Formats: sequence, C-alpha cells, structure tokens
Amino acid sequence: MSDTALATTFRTHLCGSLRDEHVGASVRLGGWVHRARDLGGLVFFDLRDRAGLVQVSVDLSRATPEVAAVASSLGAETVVLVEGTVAQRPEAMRNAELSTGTIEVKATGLRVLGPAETPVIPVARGKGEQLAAEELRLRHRYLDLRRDELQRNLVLRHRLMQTTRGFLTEAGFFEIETPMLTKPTPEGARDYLVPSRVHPGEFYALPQSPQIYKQLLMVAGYDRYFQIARCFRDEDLRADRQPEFTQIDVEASFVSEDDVMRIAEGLTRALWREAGSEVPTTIRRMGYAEALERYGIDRPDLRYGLEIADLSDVFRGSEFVVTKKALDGGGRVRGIRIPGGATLSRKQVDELETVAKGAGALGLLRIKRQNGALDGPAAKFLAEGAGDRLGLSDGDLGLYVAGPDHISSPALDRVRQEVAQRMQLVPSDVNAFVWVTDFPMFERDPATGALAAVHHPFTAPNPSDLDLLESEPWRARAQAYDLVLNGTELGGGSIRINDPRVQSRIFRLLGIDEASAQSRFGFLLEALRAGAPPHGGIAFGFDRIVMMLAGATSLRDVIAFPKTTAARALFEGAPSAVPASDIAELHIRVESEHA
RNA sequence: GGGGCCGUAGCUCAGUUUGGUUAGAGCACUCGACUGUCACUCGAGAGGUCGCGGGUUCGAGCCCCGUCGGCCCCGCCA
Repeated sequence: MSDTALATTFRTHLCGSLRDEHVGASVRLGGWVHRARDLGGLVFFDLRDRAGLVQVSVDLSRATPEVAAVASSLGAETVVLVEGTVAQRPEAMRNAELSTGTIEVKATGLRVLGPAETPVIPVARGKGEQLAAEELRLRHRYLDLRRDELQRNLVLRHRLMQTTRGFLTEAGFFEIETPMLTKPTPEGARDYLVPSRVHPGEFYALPQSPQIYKQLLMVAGYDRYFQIARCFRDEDLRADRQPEFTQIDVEASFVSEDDVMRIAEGLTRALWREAGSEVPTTIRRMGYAEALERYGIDRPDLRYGLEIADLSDVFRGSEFVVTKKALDGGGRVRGIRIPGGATLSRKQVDELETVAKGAGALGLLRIKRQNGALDGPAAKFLAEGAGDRLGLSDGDLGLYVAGPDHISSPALDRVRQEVAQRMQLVPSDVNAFVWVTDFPMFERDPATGALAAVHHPFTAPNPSDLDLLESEPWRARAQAYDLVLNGTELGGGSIRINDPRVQSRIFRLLGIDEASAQSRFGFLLEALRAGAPPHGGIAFGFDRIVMMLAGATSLRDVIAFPKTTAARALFEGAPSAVPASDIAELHIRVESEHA
C-alpha cells in the first residue's frame, strides 16, 4: 500500500515508511508518541503509526513557544500531529535498529490531537523488559494491540484471509454466508443457545460449523462453496482453543477424496507461501491404522523418528509377569527405541513412566543395552537370544508398554513426544505435513458401548466397505481425511453421504431412529432426496494456522479480541447480567446456583 | 467437573521457607537540571485494600479455611 493512498487531510506520509528518498520533503505525520527523550534544549521522540517508528526532533531554541511547550511535555501514547522536514541524520547518529534510522523529521509544527493518560500497561517496552500480565493485556486490549508483535500477527491474519479468498475464488468457489442463528444439535460439542423471544421455550443455537448448510448448497447446485466462517462451541478452553473461532470452510460437488485433498493442498501451499514458507510438492499420506500402529496417534508428528514397534514376539514365552499377562489377555508389547537413551537417569525414565501412566498405561518397561549386555527388570526373563530381536544397539534404551492397543497407543504417543522434546530431537526448521486417511467410520462409546461417528454422521463410507456396515461396522472405513502438520491437525474433512438410503442406514447404526432423524436432520434428508450430487469438503482451523505461521504460542495472540480460559471477555466484560425484564421477555428464568 | 502455578506500588518483580520495628527494587509518574538522544543521563519526590472474606495468634504480606480472577493441563471439544 503506497503512502499516497493512505494520505489524508491530516497526514502526507506514514511514520514508518519514511526513507532516505524523502530527505528534504515537507511532511505531515499523525501518530502516537512512542517514547520521548528530553535533553533540555533539544527534544527527541519516536512517533509511531501502523507502518512503524520515526524519530522526530524539536530544537527548542528555534521552535515557536507553542511547539516548544508541547515538545517538552509529551507523554507516552499521546496522539500528535507533526509538521516538519525529513532530514538525513548525521553519520554517527543513525539507528540501525529502525528502518527509518537514517533519517529524522525536524519538526516545525507540533500539536496534540488526542491527549493520553499515562498508559496502565506499557506499549513501548525496554529491551528485556517483561510483558505485562496477560490479564491486564486483555483488559486493556486497545493498548496491547498497539504493540508491534500483535499488529504483525493481525496483519498476517488479514493477508492469509485475502490469500484464502483469492485462491478459492480463482479455483471457482463462491463465498456464501450461512446463518448464525441455527438449529441446536444434540450431539457433538455443547451449543451456545439463544432464546427466542417470539417462540416461548424455543432456542436457536450458534453454529458449531456450517456443515449442513454447505451440504444444502451442494444439493442446490452451487458446486463449489467456501466461507471464512465463525464457529462456536461451548466447551472448556485451552491455549489453542477459543469458544468462538474461525474456520476456512470448503465444500465441492462431483469430487472424490483426491479432488478435495488436491484443492486443500493448493490452498495450504498458497497460505504458507504468503507467510514466507514452503509446502513440499507432495504431501505424503498415511492410513489411520498405520498412524496408530507406528505413532500411537491419528495426528503423528513426523519431524522425528522414535517409531513404535511391535515386540510381542520377543516377549512371547517369557515368564515375566507383566508381559505374560498382557499377551495372554490378547494384548501386545509395543515400544520405542531411544538411540543413546541408556544415558538417561533412573529419575528421567521414572518421569517418562509417569507420563505413560498419565495416559492410562500400568507402567513403562525399560531395557537398555550397555557394553553388549541387556539390563532391565524384564531382560533376564527373555529367552536365550530373544533380546537381540529388540533391535537395541549399544547405548540404546527401549521403552515398552504391555497391554491392549487402546492403552499402549496413547501411552507410547505421549512418551514419544516427551522423549523427542527432552532429547531435543525436534528440528525447528522442518514442516512435516501428512494426510491421515482411511479413518474408521465408527468408534465405540467406552461407557455405553454404542457406536458413535468418528468424524460426523454425514461422512460417506468407503464404497468397498458398504457391505460391512451392518455386519462389522467397526471395520468400515470412512472417506475422511485430516491434514496434519508437526502433530497438529490443520484441518479435516470427508466425502459426504449423498444417497438418502445410505444416510438412513448410518443413522440407524448410530441408534438414531426414524422419528429422531426426521426431527434433527429432516431438512438434510429431504434435501438428499431431491437429487444430491456426490460432494465433500474440508474445514481448516484458521486461527490455529495463523498462530503457527505467526510463530505465536497462544490463539489469543492472533485474535483481536479473544476470551479468557473462563470464556470471559475482559475488555467489555462479557458475559454479564441483564435486566430482569429482558430475561422475562425471553420466557426463561434464571435460578441461583445455590438455590 | 478435577489437578497444578500465579495474584505485593500504574507495570515487572523481591520479601512467604523460619509470623515480629516504618513492606523494598527497577521501570513508569511528578518536580528540577541538561542541545544529538534513541531503554538519554543526573538530582529530588510522590506512590501500597500485600486480590477479597473469615480464622489461628499478643502480633499475619507470611500459617489455616473459603472465595474471586488469570494462566497451563486432564476430562470435554461428532
């Protein structure tokens, strides 16, 4: 954006974009006083706007009394109008840390446009000075947002948004908005509910995602749709989870999994490029089963090895009680080999065991090879020569979990991640993208034993597994895919069911009877009966992508006005109580928690 | 719903282990000095509900109980 375009009645240029080429020019600038240095007869101050900082100097002996008075009483964060001339700085007075450091503006006019109280949290921070507490940063967000770091993040967010629009528009997608006041959904995350004034006792829900609407748009023939959609989920927060968040929501008709993945890769490539990074030309794919087998998780971090291996055979026949019990019970013994791990102390390995136990494992078996010999509680129970099949080289440590896969996989996943972090095996400059495919259609609710959709109930089964749906539903694979980067899920999607008969079968399997399906998803079933093209799509977690590309550690640093971990907005103080009359009008009653 | 950490001057923190005189420091702020600074420098000064409530004690920033707020994690997030 050129300065000419940003010139206004008040200003001719932006502070941060002045350069040597402007030397001699008369300029008018508006901005915030970043920091002032009053030397007595000479006052310097740094003036800040969205483009950056520029130094302004005021020679009090030559200034008018009015200008001199303002210059010697400048408080931080005051908004001022500066008139002056851009001048080259003397050689020795240049500041290499500023992009405007070779010049300064010699002020002839200086006026306060917006007086400012001393900021309650500092905007200008000294080198090495701590950031104010996050609570205060959120409470006084307009001050925190003035900081260069947050401005950079939000500008990047803007650019990524425009890149998304540009790329998808170019690819033939239409940006179409869907309602924010929608129908509550009984499963999935908890809904944010909005009471209806006109319909006593009835509620809207804020959308958890525009899922059904985008399918309706496909039925309606729009063929390719996208939306940068705000979504809401009333669940507890995390550093990477906000109650209201933004998805890049994409859906297309007459597509296969490959088509959606190709489009998604193109978008990802465009986004990463906009942020100055590259995505490999081909993104590898890995089946869900393989991901769980080798990494213990469906979103593996492939920046490092430490793969999980099945060592059941090595332990089979051993009288070691832990492994024997697991193997006899139909479980397995799986583990990871840590090259050079024999140097880990007893205490360190105990801490890894705590991690494994935290994930549900009963314990963490350890065997190390030192000076050729195997050492560890289970080692002496191994049959002659069996230990060699553990694949441990001298100095290695093997860590094993015995038991059923649903215990050992998550436990080994966490151990693997912990080891990688502690032993600094995670390269900082590698982007390991992977598509995880062939998710199962269903999983069992551990409490009730009932089938639940892994993805969502509109996900299409793999055509070759259609016959398994009723007989062995847990073996049926879905046409679903997740894009994973460095162990983080960037987005996920699926081919949807476009045959109403298949949709009914899935509902039945999920224990949703005809009447309930009709009342909950009737409008979708009806639409599918009206002639639905094969369609599918994907949704990306936009905030999370911005966070990664900005190098931020919290979603709050890439959202202008985020909520706290208790889902409060500290600046405006939401949520808040409302007048009793407003509540009465909505036909609802508030009960005290301790009534 | 559960676990952990944190809350002392406007801001960042020390002081809490072992209760004891008037609660400190740096930055910011106010006043004064200073014409080449860029985290300006120098001198002086002002600034405190130790988150809040209750308890123990002759005495509580410090110990105990409760509560509010923030952050991190588990559960939860089709």
